[in-house]
Amino acid sequence: MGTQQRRAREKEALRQDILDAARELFVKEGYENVSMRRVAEKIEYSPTTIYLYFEDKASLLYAICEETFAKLAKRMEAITRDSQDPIEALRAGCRAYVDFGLKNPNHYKVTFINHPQHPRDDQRHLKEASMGMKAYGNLRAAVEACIRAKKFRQTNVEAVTQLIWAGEHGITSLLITMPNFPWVKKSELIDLMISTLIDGLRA
Amino acid sequence: MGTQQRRAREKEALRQDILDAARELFVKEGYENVSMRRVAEKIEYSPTTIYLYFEDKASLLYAICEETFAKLAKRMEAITRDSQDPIEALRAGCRAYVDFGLKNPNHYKVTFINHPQHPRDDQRHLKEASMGMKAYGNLRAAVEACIRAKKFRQTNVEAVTQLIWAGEHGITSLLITMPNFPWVKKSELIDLMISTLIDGLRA
Amino acid sequence: MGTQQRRAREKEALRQDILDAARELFVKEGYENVSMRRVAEKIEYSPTTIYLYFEDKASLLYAICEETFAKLAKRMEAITRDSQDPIEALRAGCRAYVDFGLKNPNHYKVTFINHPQHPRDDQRHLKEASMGMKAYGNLRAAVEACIRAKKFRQTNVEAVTQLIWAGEHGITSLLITMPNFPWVKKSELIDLMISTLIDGLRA
Amino acid sequence: MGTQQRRAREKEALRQDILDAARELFVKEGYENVSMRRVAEKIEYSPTTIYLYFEDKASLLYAICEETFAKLAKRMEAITRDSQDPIEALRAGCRAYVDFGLKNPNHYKVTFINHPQHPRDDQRHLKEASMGMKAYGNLRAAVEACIRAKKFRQTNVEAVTQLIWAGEHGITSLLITMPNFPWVKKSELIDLMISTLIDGLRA
DNA sequence: CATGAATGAGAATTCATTCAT
DNA sequence: GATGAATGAATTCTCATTCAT
Repeated sequence: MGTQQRRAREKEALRQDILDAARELFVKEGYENVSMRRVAEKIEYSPTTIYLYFEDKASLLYAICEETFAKLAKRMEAITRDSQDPIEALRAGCRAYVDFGLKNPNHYKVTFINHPQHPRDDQRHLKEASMGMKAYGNLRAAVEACIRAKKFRQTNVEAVTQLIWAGEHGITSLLITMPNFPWVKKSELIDLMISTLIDGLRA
Repeated sequence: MGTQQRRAREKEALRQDILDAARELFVKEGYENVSMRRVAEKIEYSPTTIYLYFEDKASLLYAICEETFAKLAKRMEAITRDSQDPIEALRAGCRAYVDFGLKNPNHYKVTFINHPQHPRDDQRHLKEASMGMKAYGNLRAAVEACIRAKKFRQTNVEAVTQLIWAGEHGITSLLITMPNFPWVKKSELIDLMISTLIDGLRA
Repeated sequence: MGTQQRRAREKEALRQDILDAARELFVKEGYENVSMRRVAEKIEYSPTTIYLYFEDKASLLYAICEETFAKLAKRMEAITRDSQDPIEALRAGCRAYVDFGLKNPNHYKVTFINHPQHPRDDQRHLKEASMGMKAYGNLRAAVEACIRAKKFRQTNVEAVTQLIWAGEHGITSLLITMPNFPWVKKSELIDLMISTLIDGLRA
Repeated sequence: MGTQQRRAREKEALRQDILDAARELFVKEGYENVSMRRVAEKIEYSPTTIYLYFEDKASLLYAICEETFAKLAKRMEAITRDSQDPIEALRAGCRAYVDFGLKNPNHYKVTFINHPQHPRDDQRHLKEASMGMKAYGNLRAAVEACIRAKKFRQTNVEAVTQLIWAGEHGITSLLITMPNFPWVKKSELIDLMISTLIDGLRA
C-alpha cells in the first residue's frame, strides 16, 4: 500500500515536471518552436517517456492551458470577491485579466488569439470552450453586480460583459502580437481602456 | 502587342491566385503550419513556381499584409474625409474598420491576429511597421481632429488613438475568431463599443 | 548483460556500415554530389537514422578522415620505429605511406584528394588540421632523424618533410586517380620516387 | 554575306562572353558552387540563352578546360623550346606546370584531381585523356632531351617522365587542396622539389 | 517504468533544364 | 536568336511518434 502510494506520488511528480518544463519552454519560445525532444532534455528523460504521460504534443499544451485557465479563474474570483465597491471589483478584475495575458502571452495566444481550430477534434474544442465560458462567467458576475447597483446606464448584462471583454482582449492581444509597435506606456494604456469604458458606461 | 498585355495580365492573375491561396491557408491553419508545397498544391502549380513570384515564404506573408493595409487605408480615408463633424468622422472610421475586418476575415486574421513575429529580420520588419503606421496614421488623424476640436477630455493623441484601435480590434478579432460564441447582436455590440469609448473620452 | 554488449556491437556495426557506404560514395561521386539520402539508401536505412550517428554531413566526412588518419599514423609509427638507420626508416615510412594509399584508395581519396574545403567552419577545420598534423608529425620525426644524423644537405626540417610528403602524395594520388594511364611498373616508380628524392637531398 | 559574317562574329562573341563569365566564376567559386543562373546573370542574358551555345553545364566546363589545356601546352612548348640547356628547359617546364596549376586551381582540380569519371560518357573521357596526353608529351620531350644529353643516370624515359610528373603534381595538388596547411614558402618548396628531383637523377 | 533505435513525413529552398512563343 | 515561365527532382535536415526491449 505505502509502496503504491509512493509510486503514485512519484508518477504524479514526473507528470508535473514534464508540465513545468513544457510550460516554461512554450511560454518562452512558443508552442511551434519547441520540440518534444527539447522538453525531454529539459527534464533529463527520454522523449519516449513523455508519451507515457501525455498522448501527444497537443495534449501537453492542452493540459497546460487547463491549468493556467484555472489559475486565471481563481485569481479573478478572488479579486472580485474581495472588493466592496462593484465598480472597483470590475476594474480590478479587468486589470487582472490583462495582466494575466501579458504574463502568459503564449497561453493567451493559444487560447484566445490563434485558437487553432483542429479539424474534427470537437471534444477538445468543447472542453476549451467550457474553460473560456468559466472565465467569461466571472466577468459577467462582476458586470452584473455593477448593473444591479445601478452604476451603469446600460442594463443589458450580456452586451456590457461582451463589450468589456472585447476591450480587455483588444489591449491584451495587440500588446502581445505587436510588441515592437511604439506603444505609449503600457500600464497607462491599460488603465485608460478600463476607465474609459467604465466612464462611458456610467450613468 | 496584345500578347504582352495578356501575358502581364496572366502573370498578375497567377500572383493573385498565389496570394489568395496562401491567405486562406495561413488563416485556416496558421502561417507556421502551412508549407510552400501546400500553397502550390492548392493552386495546382509546382512549388518552384511560387518562388518566381515571391522571394520566400515570409515575402508571401508580407505581400498579403501589404495588400490588406492598402485596402483598409483606402477605405478609411474615403470615409473620414467625407464627414464634417470630427466625432462623426471618427465614429464612421471605426465602423469602417470593424466592417472591413468582418468582411475580409482572412485578410484581417493574417495581418492583425495570427501575424507571426520573425526573429531578427529587421529590414522586413521595418517595412511592415511602416505599412502599419500608415493605416494607424489615418485613425490618428481622426482622433487628432477630435482633440483639436476640444471634444475629448484626454489630450494625448497617441494614447487615445491606441485606445480606440485596441477597442476596435478587440471586437473585430473576437467576432472573427470565436464565431460560435453566443454574442449579442453584432452590430449593436460594435456600436456599443464605439459609443462607449467616445462617451468615456468626452469632456 | 550480454544484451547490452550485443547492442553496443550492433550500434558500432551500423556506424561502420554508414562510414563504409559514405566513403565509397564520396569517392565515386564526390562529396558534393552525394546526398544523405543516397548514403541511407545504400545501407537500407532511413536518412534520419544517419543523423542518430552523425551530427551532419560534414561530420560524416570528418569521421572518415579521422579513421584514415588514425590507421595511417598507426602503420607508419610501427614501421619507422623498427628501423635503426634513419635513412632506411624514412624510406620504409615512405613506402608504407604509398602502400597504404594504394591499398585503401577510398580512404586516401576522401582524405587527401577530394577533400572539400568547408567555408568558415573553423572549429571543425582546426580539428581536422590537428589530425593531419599528427600524421604529418610522424613523417617529420623521420626526416628530423636524418637531418640530425647529418645525412642531408638540406637542414630545414619543415621544408624537407613537405617535399617528401608532396612526392609521396604525387605518386599515390596519380596512381589512384588515373588507373588507366600507361604507367611503368608501379613498384619501380614508387621506389624511383623515394630514392631519387633521398639521393637529391643527400650531402 | 557581310551580314552573315557579322552575325557569325556576334555569335562567336557571345559564346566567348559566356565562357569568360563561366571561367571566372568556376575558378573563383568552384564548379559545383556556380549555377547556370549565376553565369547568365553575369553576362546579363537569360539562363536559357546559354543553352543555345552549350549543351549543358558540363559542356561549359569541358570547353573551358579544353581552352586552358591548350594554353598550358602552348606555354610549356614555348618554354622548353627557348632554352638551350636541356636541364634548364626541364626545370623551366616544371615550374611552368606548377605555376599553371596554382593560377588555375579549379581547372587543375577538375582535370587532375577530382577528375569526375562520368559513367558512360566515354567519348568525353577519351577527349580529356587525349588533352592530358598532349601535355604529358611535352614533359616527355624535355626529359628525353636531358637523357639524350647524358645528363641523367636513369635512362628510362617513361619512368623519369612519370616520376617528375608525380613530383610536380604532388606539390601542385597539395598546395591547392590544403591551402590552410602551414606550408613553408611556396616558391621555395616548389624549387626544392624540382631541384631535388633533378639532383637525384643526375649522374 | 523507461528508453534506445528507428522512421515516415515533411520543411524551405535551389538547380539544371525545357517549352512555347 | 532570345526569353519568360514553369517544373521535376533534388538538397539537408527536423519533427512527432512508435516499437521492441
